[in-house]
Order: sequence, then structure tokens, then C-alpha cells
Amino acid sequence: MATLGDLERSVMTLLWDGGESLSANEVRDRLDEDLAVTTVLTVLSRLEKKSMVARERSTRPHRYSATASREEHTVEMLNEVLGTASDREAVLARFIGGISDAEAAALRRMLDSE
Amino acid sequence: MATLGDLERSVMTLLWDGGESLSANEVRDRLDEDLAVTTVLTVLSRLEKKSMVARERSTRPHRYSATASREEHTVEMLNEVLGTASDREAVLARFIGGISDAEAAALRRMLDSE
DNA sequence: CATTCCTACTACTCCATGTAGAAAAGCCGC
DNA sequence: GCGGCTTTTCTACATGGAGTAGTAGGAATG
Repeated sequence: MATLGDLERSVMTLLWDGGESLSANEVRDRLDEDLAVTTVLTVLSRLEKKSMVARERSTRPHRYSATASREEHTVEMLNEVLGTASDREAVLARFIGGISDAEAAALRRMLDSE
Repeated sequence: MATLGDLERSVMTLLWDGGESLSANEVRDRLDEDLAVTTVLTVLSRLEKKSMVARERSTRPHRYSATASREEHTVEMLNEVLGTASDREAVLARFIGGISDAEAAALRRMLDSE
């Protein structure tokens, strides 16, 4: 559902890492590629339609911010990939079989500290 | 990388659930939609290019099978979503915070039985 | 009010995917 | 070996998402 293109992802990265809201011009200035502001605005509008960014329309350069943190978004993706099906556990089992010992230990800690 | 369209996914589901290899005609017959065999063949070729299916070329209807089980594929997706970045653990923590008690228990069991 | 800034609308390209016909290639019974 | 059926390949077109940006229209400010 929330599949991102390269440019969209770059923009989201800025919003995620920057923490606060940015105007279209600020976004453009922080991007590596040298793009027209209209391009950035188009991308921001598309991200808004995807509910990935919120737009503050009351200020005059509109300001854009991520609606969810990168981690929240990744968890959403994770659950999307995992689905609600019964094979969730089978997949998780297989996943756990492939992680490092350190990560397994970290997971145990997380589970225990609930 | 291995992003699937609707039809591609339907075909993979058949190959995953069926267990064994199928010919293009068999795939077509088992699909809900009534499609031309050529359509199915195109899709199978594309899936082959994506390394999602293997094709047995020595038999005369070629036979197609999934190169990885559904679980294996899902785990791949999972790792793709998770990435190799440092925030893997942060994401996992958040993920674990959102799962059911039953699933948490299952996870603990899986981790311990390693 | 004129200038400058910002946004909305429109448009074009490229690529993935769904869809299938036409043609080529392989096989089977005669 | 040949005609005809089956299967595969090649080519093609439509649709939709994403990258990219121009142009026009609306807002702010001196």
C-alpha cells in the first residue's frame, strides 16, 4: 500500500531525520539532486495523498511533516508483509532462525521486559 | 526487489500451495479469472526473470515451480523491509510491543529452542 | 498596485504489470 | 516426412505509479 519511489523515499528520509516540519523549498535545498520546487511539491502532494505526510496549510509556505516516525512506518510495512494469516508464526520462526545471536539475545530481552 | 502484482501473486499462491510443479495450462485452469494461456505464460516468464519460479524446459509442457517456499519468500521480504541498518532493533522492539501475548509467548519459545 | 513568492494544475516520460494475438517451434499419428 | 494440434516466443497495447517540470493563478509585501 505505502510503496515509495526513490525520490519519495528521499523526501521521507529528510522529514524523518529532520524531526520537524519543512517547507517545499527547504526540502528541495536539502536534497542531493537539483530539482525544481514544483517537482518537490508534486512529490509532497503525492505523499500527502498516501497519508505519509501531513501539510500545515495555514502558514504561508505550507509546512510538511511525516505522519509517522520511520520506525512506525517500518513496523506497518512489517505487518503488511507478515499479513494476518496463520502462517505468521511459521514465518517468524524462520526469521528467528536466521538472525544473529546478538539480535536473538536482544529480542529475548525485549520480550521479557514487557 | 521482488514486488509482485496481483496476477503474479495469484500465480505464486498456486505454486506455493500446490506444492509441485505446474504447466502453464494447469496454472490457467486453477486461476479464478479466465485468462489466455499466453497471459499466464507471460507472467510465468516474468516471475522466472525475477527468480521466483524455476522452469523445467526439458519436458514438453514446461513445468514451473516456486524457487522458494512462501515462508522463505516472506522472510526475504521481512529482511528487505527491516534492512541492515542500525534501527533494526528499534523497529523490532516496536514490533514486539504490538504483538499479542500469545504470539509473544510463541516467540519466546522459538528463541529458547534454538 | 506591482513584484515576488508559493501553490495548483497539467503534462510528458519511463517503467512495471495485465492482457493477449500472431507466429514460430515442437510433437504425434499416419 | 507431413499435417495438424499443442506449446512457446515475440511483439504489442493499455493502464497506472513515479520522476520531472512548466505555466498559470493566488497570496504577501513594499
